[in-house]
Amino acid sequence: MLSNSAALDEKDISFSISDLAREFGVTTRAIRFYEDEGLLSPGRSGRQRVYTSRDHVRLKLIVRGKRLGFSLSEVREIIEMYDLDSGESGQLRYFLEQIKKRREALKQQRHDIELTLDELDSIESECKHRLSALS
Amino acid sequence: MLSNSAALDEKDISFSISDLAREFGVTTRAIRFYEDEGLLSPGRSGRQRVYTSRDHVRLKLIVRGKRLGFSLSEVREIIEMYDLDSGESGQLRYFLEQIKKRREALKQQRHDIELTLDELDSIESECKHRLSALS
DNA sequence: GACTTAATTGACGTTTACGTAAACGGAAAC
DNA sequence: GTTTCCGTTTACGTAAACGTCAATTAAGTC
Repeated sequence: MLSNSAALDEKDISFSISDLAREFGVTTRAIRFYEDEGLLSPGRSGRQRVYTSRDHVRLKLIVRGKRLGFSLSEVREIIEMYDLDSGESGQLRYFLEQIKKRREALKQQRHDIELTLDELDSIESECKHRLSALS
Repeated sequence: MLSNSAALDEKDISFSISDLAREFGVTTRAIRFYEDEGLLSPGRSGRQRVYTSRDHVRLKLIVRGKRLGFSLSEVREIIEMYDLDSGESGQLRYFLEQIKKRREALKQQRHDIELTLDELDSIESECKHRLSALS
């Protein structure tokens, strides 16, 4: 079964702390900090941290969340949505609520971005207009 | 001249600090802080601050920028783009550079938002699927 | 096996963006 | 005329998110 062995392979990928730091453009200090905050949970080989592909995914979510201006605790909430370990219906309904709120916030952000992009456009053309008037 | 008098009217609108606080959902403390940081520059009537429509616009930019996760100094940079007081060509070229960078960053953010929204969609449907399996 | 290099741990420092408390000033309501 | 409400000023406090530094250790390299 090819796909199965490929899946196994993927699970077996591991990363050092500097691998991750390089790939995502964050410092090792930050990565350890995220661990302190419970966002990452690497294994150990001796004293050295060994990160799995699960950590890799989580770190990707962290940096993306940061780019969107989310705090680490907001990022934590988002990450927790990805681990749907609970099958209880109350929990599931709660999650659906959270998802709804996140989506609304993200759409607000997207709207803010559109507004800002439009304004940048008009500032830019004003700028270019003045430039051409100078020559 | 109707349009002219309308323009004059607009310029004459003024706001108290609590007007602005209510409208934008920020504290008066925050508004004074923005003034300390040079982002707002209200007039005075005795000791009391009087905000013009210019301050109103700026505060709108500030809260929008905050929603997008920008720091106050980033917001300052954006605001400065709006006051094109300099007509020098070097300055104008510099502004065009800044505008380009901002636009790239905003587009990256928008992309991050699309990714996250898509993922929320699939988490949601997984969630709903499990819910229906419970009943 | 000395040297260098990468990683860890712990502790303290720093910046940003306000919050909070105290003490005071005017003005409006009763 | 005093209570009440805004607003102001000054100053100290604080939470978040790391940075920085020092001491230690482990792992390769020559």
